Amino acid sequence: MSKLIQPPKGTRDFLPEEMVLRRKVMETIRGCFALYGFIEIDSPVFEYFELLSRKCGSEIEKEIYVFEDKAKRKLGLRFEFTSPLGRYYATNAEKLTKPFKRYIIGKVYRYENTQAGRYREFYQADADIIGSYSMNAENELLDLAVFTLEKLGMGNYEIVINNRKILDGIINAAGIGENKKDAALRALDKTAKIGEAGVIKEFKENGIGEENYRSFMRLIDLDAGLEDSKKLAVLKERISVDLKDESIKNKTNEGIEELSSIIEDRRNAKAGKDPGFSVIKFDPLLVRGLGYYTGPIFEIKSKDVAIGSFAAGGRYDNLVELYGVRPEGACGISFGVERIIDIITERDKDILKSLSSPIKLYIVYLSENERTFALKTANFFRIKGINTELSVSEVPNIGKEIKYADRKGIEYFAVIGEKEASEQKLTLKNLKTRKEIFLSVEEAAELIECN
RNA sequence: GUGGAUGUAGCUCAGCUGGUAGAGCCCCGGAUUGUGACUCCGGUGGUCGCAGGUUCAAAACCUGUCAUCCACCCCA
Repeated sequence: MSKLIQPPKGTRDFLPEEMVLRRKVMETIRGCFALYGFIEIDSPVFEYFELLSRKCGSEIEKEIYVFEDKAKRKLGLRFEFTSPLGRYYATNAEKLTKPFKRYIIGKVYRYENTQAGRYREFYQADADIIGSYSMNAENELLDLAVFTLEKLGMGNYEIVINNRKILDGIINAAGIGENKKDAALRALDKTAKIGEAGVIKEFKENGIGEENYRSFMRLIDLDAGLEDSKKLAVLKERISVDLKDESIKNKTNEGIEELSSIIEDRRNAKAGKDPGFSVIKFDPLLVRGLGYYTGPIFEIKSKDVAIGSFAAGGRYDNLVELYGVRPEGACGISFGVERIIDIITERDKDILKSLSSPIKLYIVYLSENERTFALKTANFFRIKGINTELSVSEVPNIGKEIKYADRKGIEYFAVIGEKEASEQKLTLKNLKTRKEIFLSVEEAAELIECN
């Protein structure tokens, strides 16, 4: 394909049949957000670069699309919704009712190399709560996630949780200094990928000793057979022995309490047939973006399709004060719409074909003599709320029109010829069953509506 | 930003040690002027990703570049 007619790297065109699924997924998410009492907002696709880059690491900063406007303002495309949310909240705090529960679905941009499930322009759907320090907020988000994923038919997935406070405590107990913390966490996060030797190597490259790694691992070496709540209890005991600094110890215990409370809540939710409990898992090696998280963090991954996590989030209690307003507890969850769509498509390769067209009826009339009746008929269906396409062919050819309608996935096909017009009726054909009947316009509407 | 693989028709792909491009599917027209399939007949469609270079001659060889995929990095 020539360069000019190819969409820019990492961006894509969507065909009409793909849009049906995309719309369905986004509407499902939107509906679930609303069911949980979140309200929709919108904010600009671009913000001042300085605002976007404020709390993200240098790695992320490289991924921001930057540009200058004609007045030389330095702007950037949003790469996620959290810092724009902080800005939005600070700007409008006086007008918002708190706790502020909002959602936003929109495109975000990241300048990074493309891969399967990784694009430069993609949709994210975020739900956040600002104004609560309680774990009830986390629980609401996780409940929302479980509910939404069921609705979407995501198959098997796993919610992995951890807590930044716990990580900080263990890092400290393992003798890793504050200045080496980020490097250590980044390496530890990769354990599953690069293995023990790999992590130790990375530790050394960053001037952290193997013994630090060993003591970190000793602290989180928990019997895999234990329930998460028991694991946390064991961890708490070890921390109380190994941590000398009282304030860090308290912080860490706080983190442990928080996770225990979340797990407990999920267990209780299970009574209401919530599958979330069985899929939630404490993982002391989960790290996530080092930017602004301050408490519980979580990540949701498919167990059916290897594509990285498709949703993630956590608590970021010190976000809004960055923008000069009174501190508020806050946490949020973000769904990767494209990844969700990729997983759905991967699990059911025929899904695009099985989704029906938003257009329900196709009308063809055979000559100008029938045009008036055809127009009236189309209008009748449209008033009834039935999406109707009226043929615009110059020379009507039923065979061709049927093929056209069928290819577009339209289920009903109405023919208006001399006979139909004179009797003010329709020949209505169901393109799936291939059966056709002669009936009145009202009867046809009823038939289509109850289908 | 780093490393690897790939790039030929709308799609899936063939194309030998260099000799100037093919198949299947799709699409269009007809057999069939009020009915989708099948069949048959006919037809459209390619600056071989792009730009240079080597050569009498390049889809093929060399260099660069762009894109896709994979692995890093990082992440939805």
